[in-house]
Amino acid sequence: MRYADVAKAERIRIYDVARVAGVSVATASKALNDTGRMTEATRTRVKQTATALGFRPNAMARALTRQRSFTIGLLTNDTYGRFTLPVMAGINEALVDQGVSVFLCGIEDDAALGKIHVDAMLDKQVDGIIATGKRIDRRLPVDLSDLPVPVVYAFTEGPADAVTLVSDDRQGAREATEHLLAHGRRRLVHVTGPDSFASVQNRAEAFRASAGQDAKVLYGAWSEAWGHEAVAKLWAQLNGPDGIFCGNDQIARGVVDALRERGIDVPAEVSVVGFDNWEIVSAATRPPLTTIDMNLKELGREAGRLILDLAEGKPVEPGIRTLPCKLVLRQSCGSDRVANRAEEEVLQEV
Amino acid sequence: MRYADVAKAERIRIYDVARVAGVSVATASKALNDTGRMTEATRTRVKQTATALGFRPNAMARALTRQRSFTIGLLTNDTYGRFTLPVMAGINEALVDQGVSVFLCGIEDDAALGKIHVDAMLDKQVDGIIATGKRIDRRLPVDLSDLPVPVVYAFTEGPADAVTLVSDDRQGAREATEHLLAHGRRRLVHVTGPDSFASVQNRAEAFRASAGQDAKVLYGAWSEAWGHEAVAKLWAQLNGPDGIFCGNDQIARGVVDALRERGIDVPAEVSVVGFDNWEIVSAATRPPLTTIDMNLKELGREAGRLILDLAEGKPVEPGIRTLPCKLVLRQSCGSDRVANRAEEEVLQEV
DNA sequence: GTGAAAGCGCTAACAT
DNA sequence: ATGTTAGCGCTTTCAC
Repeated sequence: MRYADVAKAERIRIYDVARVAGVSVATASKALNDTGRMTEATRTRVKQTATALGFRPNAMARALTRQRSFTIGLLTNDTYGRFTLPVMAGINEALVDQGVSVFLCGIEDDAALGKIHVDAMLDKQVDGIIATGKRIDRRLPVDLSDLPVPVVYAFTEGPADAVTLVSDDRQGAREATEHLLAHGRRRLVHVTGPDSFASVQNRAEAFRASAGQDAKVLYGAWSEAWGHEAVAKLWAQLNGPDGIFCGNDQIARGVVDALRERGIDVPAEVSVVGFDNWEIVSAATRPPLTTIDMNLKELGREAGRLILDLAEGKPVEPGIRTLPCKLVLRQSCGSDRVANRAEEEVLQEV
Repeated sequence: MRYADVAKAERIRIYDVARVAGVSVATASKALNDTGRMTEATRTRVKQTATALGFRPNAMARALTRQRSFTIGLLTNDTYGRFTLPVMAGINEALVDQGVSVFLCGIEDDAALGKIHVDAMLDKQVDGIIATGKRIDRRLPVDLSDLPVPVVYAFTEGPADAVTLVSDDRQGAREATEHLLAHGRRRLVHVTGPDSFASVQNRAEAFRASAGQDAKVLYGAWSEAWGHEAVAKLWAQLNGPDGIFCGNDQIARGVVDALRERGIDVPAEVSVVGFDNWEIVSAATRPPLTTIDMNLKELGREAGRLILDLAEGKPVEPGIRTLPCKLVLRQSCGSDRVANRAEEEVLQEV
């Protein structure tokens, strides 16, 4: 049977359920939605017939009357890369149980495309929009204020009075630095990305707060190449560092590779901590990187919950919600024994 | 103004347009959809009023009558990673102009979750479903046959009579191998993934067809570590290869790194070609990898077009459509001059 | 050329 | 406790 035939032949409506169960559509509707009042017997009978007939309500029709589509839009300019992926996974996790589906729209950095997608979402009556991106201190190229639906910003900048979710760069950097200190490292350096990034500045500040205000911070690109270059710079002087906290895993991998090429043992002589926990790089590094995970999936989950609350009209306090990062132990810092001890110490300080 | 107020206050319906334009809703509808017959003047007037009022049709209501939601579902078990990303981008590109939105559903390898998502899509009246995955020779854990909507399989296995899109592993492997040959490499080896993958077998076959039936093929894991190991194996014998075609970029990166560690120059002494063109690894390799791109985005675009045709009831020939890969030149094979010449030769052979 | 009216499938007052 | 009825916002015959 072709799908067209199936479509015509088999889709059964609440009308059918009502008829078979011997009630009116109104009663059927109430029975199935657990609203209204009726004998338990009727309700059960209707539900059973519905199941027996394989009834699935038409979400469009329902949305039309209820003014709620059980659909949300996810807007991102990170063309589904490093950051959006885990965020999306979290959102889906939070929403699937509620029967909410997600429209995904990648808009690059194209304002026109952004507007098209937002309009399309609005036309499709989304209950809310989650905006996400690749940079915590940049806005998407679309104006999402004054929309007729609620908006949650996750890992992208939003207006001051919006509901915004970000990961805690400072706390992440602090954990990384203290992990290094817990390993007995004292000559610490932070090799990170361009200082035009707010994340870079925040992490650098937190690093200095733990490592000492005179601890060195090297700014560069977010690349392995910069990791190599930084090592070259660092070891041009007499006394190289014994602990390096890197702004992302790519830099960290570059650092580790460069160190190995110089015959410097990681983690025996130098400990290295990365940032991002991007498996493809952190796990492939030799030795695998101990790094900071931004808990993006949890951030997505939280965004999902919030947009749901908002959509249901529940009150949600506006403002910036900061979610903690967590340290992921691998082998670039030293023995597990030490590492575990270090983690305990960190925990005690919280 | 809160979004709730905006929602109530500002959403204007076709009824409003009709009233302001001084026509009936029926005429308004026809005017806006370019159907029916009326004076050009009326049509224009209605359209202008619509624009002036900022009218946006309610997609739900429209879907209800037209039995077409302008929505499709994208199902994937590649939790939005390496393969799904570009495919998705292509799909979106093909569909956004048509006003079609995409529900993204990641189902891991969980059959129950898969069913939940498929049901949700069906409830939401999707016009079609595109199934995609991380492996060309494996099925998603859900049965998509006998659905009331059309299905297109892209980069995942489907039933024999389905519309399926795959990339051309053989042709890709052939291009890689001939590129190596064009560089004068004659002692070729193929270092690839587990031979349980159909892709691995097809590529290996194509490699042998070009490199000679006795050319060596080494099977292993899809990892950098395996690349290292393979080099160790290869150089344990006297005469190492001078051209290595790798099954993916991660293996290739491992190979290139291992070669460098042995003091073997890439590309001066050995040329290496990867597979996948996964930027994060191919561009970060030193030297950057010449590799095969599976054109996943184009594959997505094609999937989008096909599902659209199907949704519109246009006839689409079932069967497997094989899309060509393309060689991406970087620096792991030799000079651009040679590389370009090589590409010309390849082109001539097509 | 234009409009009245009947739905699409469902929900929610309001009757009974 | 159950049913009748009036929509949700739009498209589409079918009259006029």
